[in-house]
Amino acid sequence: MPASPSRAEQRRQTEARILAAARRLFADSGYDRTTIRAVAAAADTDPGLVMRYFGSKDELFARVAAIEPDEPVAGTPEEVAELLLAALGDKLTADMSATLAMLRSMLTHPDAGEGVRAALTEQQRQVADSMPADDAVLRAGLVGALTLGTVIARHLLRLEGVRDADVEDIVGVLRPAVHAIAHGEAEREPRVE
Amino acid sequence: MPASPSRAEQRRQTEARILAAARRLFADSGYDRTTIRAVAAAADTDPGLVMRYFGSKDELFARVAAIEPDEPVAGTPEEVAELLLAALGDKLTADMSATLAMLRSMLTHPDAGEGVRAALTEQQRQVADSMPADDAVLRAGLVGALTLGTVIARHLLRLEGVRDADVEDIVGVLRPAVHAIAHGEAEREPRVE
DNA sequence: CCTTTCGGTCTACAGTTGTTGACTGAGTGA
DNA sequence: TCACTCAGTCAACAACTGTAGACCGAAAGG
Repeated sequence: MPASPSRAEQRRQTEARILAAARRLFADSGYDRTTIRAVAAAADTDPGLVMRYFGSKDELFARVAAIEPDEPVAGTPEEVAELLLAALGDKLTADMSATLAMLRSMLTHPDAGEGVRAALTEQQRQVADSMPADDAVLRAGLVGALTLGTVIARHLLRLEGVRDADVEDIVGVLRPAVHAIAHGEAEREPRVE
Repeated sequence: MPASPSRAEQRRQTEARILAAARRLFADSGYDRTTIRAVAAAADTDPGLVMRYFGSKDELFARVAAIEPDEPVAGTPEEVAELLLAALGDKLTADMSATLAMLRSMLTHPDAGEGVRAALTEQQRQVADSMPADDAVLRAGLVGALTLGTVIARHLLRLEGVRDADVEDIVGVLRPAVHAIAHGEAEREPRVE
C-alpha cells in the first residue's frame, strides 16, 4: 500500500475533499452562513489551503454552484412539453447535491438569483421558439416557474405530500398542467409506454 | 406646526421608520446581509435604539417577516381553484414589500424556509380538504408550488415575459393548469365577467 | 421649579469573518 | 546528495457583526 501517495495525487484528493465539503455546506446552509473555516474543517484541512487552492470564497462558490444547462429542447409543442416533463422528473430524482447547492445558495448569494435566472432564461428561449403563440415567452416562463416551484417544494421546503411522492405521480399530475401552459389547451394525456 | 411632537408620537414615528427600513432591507438583501447598523442608518437613527425597541435582530425580523395567512378557501374543487387563482393574482399585483420580505428573507433566515413552509402547508390542508382524490395532499402541494414558483419568477427572478406581463394574462394562462392540477381534468375555463 | 422619565447618542466589547504571510517538512528532480 | 518545490500549518490582521451600557438633554408630571 502506498504509505505516502504522490504529491500530485495528494493534492487532487485534498481539492476533491474541499469541493465535496463546500458543495454540502453551501447546499445546507446557503452562501453567507457557510464559512471558509467550516469548509476547511469538514474537509479536514486548513482554511489557508482553501484560499490558496481556490482564491476566494466567491471563486470556491462559483466552482461548486455552476449550473450545467439542461438538454436543449425542440420539436412540436407536445414533444417539447413531454421533454420538459422528463427534465422535471430528472430534477426530482437526482441526488440534487448540485441542484440544491444551486438553489439554496443562488438565493442567498450576494447577487441572488442571477444564476438561476440565467439558466431558466436559456431554457425559456428554447421553449418559446417551439411555440407559435405570441405570448410564447410568458408561457415558457411559466413552465419554468412551475418547474422551479416544484423543485423548491420538494427539496428545499420538503412540503408534505410533495416530499415523498413518487416522481412518476408528480409528473403524472403535472402533465396536463404543463401541456395546458405550453400550448393553449389541455392535451389528452398520451399513454406512456 | 408642532416644532416638537409629543414624546409618544415621536417614538411611534421612529419605530415606524425602523420597521419600514427593515422591511425594505430584509427584502432586498436577505437576512444575513442586512445589518442592524444598516437598518438604523436607513431609518436615520441609532443601532442602539433598534435594539432597545425590538430586542434583537431576530425579533425585528420576526416583526417584519410575519406572514399574514391567505384567506381560507373552501367549496367545490372548481370554486377552490378559482379562489386560488384569485389569491395568486393578488400576490402578483400587490406591492409585495411584505411578500418579498417573506420570500427572500425566509429563504436566507437561519431556519430557512420554515415560514414559507408553514404558510404553504396551512393553505395546502384547506385545499386538500376540498378534494376527494386520494392524492389530494400531493395535488394541493403542487398548486402551492406553482403559486410559489410564479411569485418567485415574477418578483425575485424578474424573469423575462413574466416580469412585466399583465396579471390577468398570467392568471389566464395558468387557469387551465390550476384546474388540471386541483381536480383531475382540465375545466372548460369559465368566462369571467 | 424640580424631579423623574425616556428618546436618543456614543463608545466599547467580544466574537466571527475573509484573507494574508511566514513558516515547516517531506517529496522531487538533477 | 543537495537544492528546490510545494502541500500543509499556524498565527495574526483588519473589518465587521450583534449587543450592552453609560451618558445626555429635553419632555412630563407633580
